[in-house]
Amino acid sequence: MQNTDGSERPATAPDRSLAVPDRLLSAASRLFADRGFERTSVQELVSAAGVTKGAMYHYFTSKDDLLYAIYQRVLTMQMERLNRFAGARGTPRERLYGAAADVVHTTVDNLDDTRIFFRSLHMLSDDRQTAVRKERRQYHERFRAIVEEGRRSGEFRADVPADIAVTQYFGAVHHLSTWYHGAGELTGAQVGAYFADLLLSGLTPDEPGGADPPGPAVQ
Amino acid sequence: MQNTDGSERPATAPDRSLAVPDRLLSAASRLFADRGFERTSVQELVSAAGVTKGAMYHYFTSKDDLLYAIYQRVLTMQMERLNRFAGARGTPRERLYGAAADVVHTTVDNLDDTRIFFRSLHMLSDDRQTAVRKERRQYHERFRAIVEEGRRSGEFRADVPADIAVTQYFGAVHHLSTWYHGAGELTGAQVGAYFADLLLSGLTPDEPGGADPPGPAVQ
Amino acid sequence: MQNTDGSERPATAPDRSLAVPDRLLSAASRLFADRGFERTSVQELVSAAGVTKGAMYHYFTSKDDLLYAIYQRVLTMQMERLNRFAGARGTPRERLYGAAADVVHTTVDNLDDTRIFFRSLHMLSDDRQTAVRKERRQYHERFRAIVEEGRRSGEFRADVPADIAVTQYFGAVHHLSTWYHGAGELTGAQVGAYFADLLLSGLTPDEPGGADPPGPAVQ
Amino acid sequence: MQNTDGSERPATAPDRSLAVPDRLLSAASRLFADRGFERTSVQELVSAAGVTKGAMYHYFTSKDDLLYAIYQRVLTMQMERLNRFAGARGTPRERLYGAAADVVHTTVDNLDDTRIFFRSLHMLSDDRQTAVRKERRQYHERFRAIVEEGRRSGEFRADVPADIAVTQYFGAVHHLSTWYHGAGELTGAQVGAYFADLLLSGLTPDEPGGADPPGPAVQ
DNA sequence: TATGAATGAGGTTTCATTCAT
DNA sequence: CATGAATGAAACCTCATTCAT
Repeated sequence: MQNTDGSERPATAPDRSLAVPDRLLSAASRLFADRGFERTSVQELVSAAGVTKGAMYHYFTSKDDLLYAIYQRVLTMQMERLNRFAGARGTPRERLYGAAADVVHTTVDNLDDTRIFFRSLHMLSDDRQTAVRKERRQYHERFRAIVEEGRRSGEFRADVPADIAVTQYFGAVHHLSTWYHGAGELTGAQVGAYFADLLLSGLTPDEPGGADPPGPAVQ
Repeated sequence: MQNTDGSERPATAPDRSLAVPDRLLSAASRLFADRGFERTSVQELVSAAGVTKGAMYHYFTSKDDLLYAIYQRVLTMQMERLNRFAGARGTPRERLYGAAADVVHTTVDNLDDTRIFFRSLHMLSDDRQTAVRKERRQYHERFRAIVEEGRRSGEFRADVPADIAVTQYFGAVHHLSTWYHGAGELTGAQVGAYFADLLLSGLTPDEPGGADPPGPAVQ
Repeated sequence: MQNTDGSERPATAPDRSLAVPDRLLSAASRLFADRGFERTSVQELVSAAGVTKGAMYHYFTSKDDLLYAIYQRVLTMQMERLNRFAGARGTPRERLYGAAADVVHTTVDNLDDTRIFFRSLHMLSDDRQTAVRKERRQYHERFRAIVEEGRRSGEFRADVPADIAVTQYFGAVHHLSTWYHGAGELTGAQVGAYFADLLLSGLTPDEPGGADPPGPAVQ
Repeated sequence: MQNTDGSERPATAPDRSLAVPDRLLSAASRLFADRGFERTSVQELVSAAGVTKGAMYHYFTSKDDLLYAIYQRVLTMQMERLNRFAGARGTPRERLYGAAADVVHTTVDNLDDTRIFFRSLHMLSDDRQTAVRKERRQYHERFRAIVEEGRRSGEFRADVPADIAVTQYFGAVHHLSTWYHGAGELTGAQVGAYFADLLLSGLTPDEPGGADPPGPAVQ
């Protein structure tokens, strides 16, 4: 597990059973997460991967290209998983719960990539930033569609924009990479259950006679 | 208002009525938010501030020092506001609502700083990272204390750890800097109201007979 | 006493009873000796002297000027002392011994200045380098004159150029600043006696039947 | 041959037949001797060597590293030569003469390095200063051992500490770089003979009835 | 495929000195 | 006499990338 206090995990010997591109991706994921994209030099990268500089430039056109490969890996994986849950049978409530809990679980399992995802977007070339944003938006829309469906069916409250609820949720998920340590804590599945639970509670319409939200306490 | 699509706002003429340190902080906040800390050269910085490099190093010991000053500004401001709401009269529900809506409001008003806050923490020196984390943790604890209080009084549900709820909330707030554009959208106050509302809904105990959260739909 | 291992002596509080120029000279002597002329910034200098930068530039036109003042102090003092011994009554042998022992003694008493003298000459402006070299040469000539006198009188051997002997001697004296530590060693006067003794032994004509210098043992 | 008056020798075209590190060492030796370590910029250095800055940092980790390489070259060469003479056959007198004359000869042949050696020690990092001092001390001890040997055998006088005699000698040798011009003067071998001669004369015991060193003439 | 020496532009920082007050 | 903010040139060094082998 990674640490989130800014210190770095000890270097690990490169896994020589992997192919060169995978060794590089693996080292990049770890190093970019630990010290940031710009603090990681190509030399450190290839040393950690047990590869030479020339070899790296054989497989990746640039350091930026390596970063982008990490984004692609995350985007593809998350979209594929979301599709599984969104397309399953069940009520919107059930499907949203499944998807919401799963994204937490997989995020916890890939904390390095998540940390990189939100921290280093601005280091990509403009074209690639745009491409990533577009894919991310599609993912977001797919998720939101489940919420909209539940609103139409009356399962979810309609007085809060679906967009707000979804955005809030993914904000929280993304934020995991800032505080989740892993060791001696809740498992990814447990956190996923809590998170999904909170999401659904927030979307559940108030019972008649339920407590009204108060106005501001100050000013 | 800033944009969140990676492109940059047009350069503004430095406000010559401000003192040199303030001109620098102002330019730094804008540039670090737009192109990132490491993509902003000291030369760009001082040019944008209408100041010479030597003048900058007269007031700040390093580029890192300038970044840290931004962190301090955010931390001080947020803690001061939280204290106002936390210490006000009212039920935990009312005080939590006030604090939760306010942090969204001020976050929207200082999107540049917020974006920097979470994106560039790893660019600070180790000592300063530690200091920022510590102050941030205190802020977080202060917020959580309100939730705990409401749990003891029975206003809030006790089956979700307070820590999870608070962390989730701040994740969402922090995430604002990734998607909130400002122009032609909800105002900061409106977003704050929605966010606080969702938070309180999530913390409100289920009415007897209310819908149970479903188990996972897949797997 | 100073150390010769490259480490620095602890900072001393500036002696506020001295006039500003003297405080500066005192601090400069210490700092230039400890960390070298170029490693000492004007800011460190004025801080150590308990003076402001403006005050320094009031009395000295440049950092170079301050360095030159140290050279002048050394040159004046040494020439004045040499004149005392050279002009005294006595045989060349006696006068040379006196001057030779004295220069060692005063060198040991002013190790900082001596260290600076030989190490930082090249940091002076060209004009000043020339001036210092000229004065130094005069000093040297004055000393050599005593040797020449002794050669003419037959007290000193004539088969080694006087220049060589004198140069060798001052080389050794200058070198004191590299190895003489002061604490728990010979006093300056003792070292002076040994040095002068060796000089005179070297200049004393061989007794008839004395050992001849051997040829080279190798090659 | 170099000059010792502070002016600089004209630039020479870099010898393109040498490898890059050697070209750099060669240029560094010349420039550091002429204008001093800190007055020589890395840019000047690489220009003189006909090399780019990047190439330099490929072979040397820093400017300091380049300086240290010069120290190592001197130390290694001198120690190797001393070992040849110290381990040769012959009386202490013969071996000391050989070593003493040789160190002068090689010093004159490498005046640039010698000048750098004693002038720029304080510009090395602390660790390296310590390392150089240690090696230098070993060299010194090896030389002194010959003197001690001669004292035990009665060849050398015992009333002056061997340390003093040796230190004095090396002071003189080191000082050569301050005054020896080379052109139209004594050759290195000649100066070596004179120096060694003076050293041995100084160490030779006084004949019975020889002149006593006088007491101080003044004070 | 793979190497690693070499490039060269650009980075942050230092610092002696000036000058309005 | 003294201040200290401001200057601006120049310093050392890094690093992604290229290319001859």
